[in-house]
Amino acid sequence: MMSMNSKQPHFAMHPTLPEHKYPSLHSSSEAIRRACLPTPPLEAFAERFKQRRIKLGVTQADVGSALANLKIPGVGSLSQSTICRFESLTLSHNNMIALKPILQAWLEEAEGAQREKMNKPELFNGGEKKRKRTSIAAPEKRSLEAYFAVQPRPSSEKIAAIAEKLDLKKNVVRVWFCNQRQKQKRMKFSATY
DNA sequence: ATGCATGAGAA
DNA sequence: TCTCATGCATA
Repeated sequence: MMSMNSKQPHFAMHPTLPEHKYPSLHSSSEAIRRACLPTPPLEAFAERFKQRRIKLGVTQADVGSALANLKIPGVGSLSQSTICRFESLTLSHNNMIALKPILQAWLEEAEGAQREKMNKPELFNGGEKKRKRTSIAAPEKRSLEAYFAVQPRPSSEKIAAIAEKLDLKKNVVRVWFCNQRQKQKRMKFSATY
């Protein structure tokens, strides 16, 4: 049939970077690169992946667990979170590059097996050990964001001071800053504003 | 879909 | 200690 999906300007540039170790003195070139990057075919793949996945009637969680059946050395199952983030491009560029071939392999495998397969639901139980998630209130979050704006990498002492002012555990504050930095490195931001 | 968290590995 | 890939819990 014909494809009615043609909305890709596609500048054919290779998205591959020499996989820099990791910058101990990194500049803000990452932000600049992100802002200038044309449109690597990665975005198109992620979108098509999602469409085809849905067409197969498979959930993000299903994909994650199904990866283990591919028996690819060094590749086990992944969570719903990760599949979701891949589809929405909210992973780091390198992470996207690494996951793409794996998900592509699964997709082709699943589309091929679809015509002769059925489902094999696996329900598991055992239930215990519920981890609890800290919830930082809005006012505190706003303060943290303000601190982050002026100093994304506060010293241990500074973190302790912030923690005390906001009445939060030091570790909670430390992790918050780590996660905040990580978010800045995603391919796409939530951009909810 | 996303917030907070963990753990392995680098520096 | 930090980064980075990843996930449980939850909105």
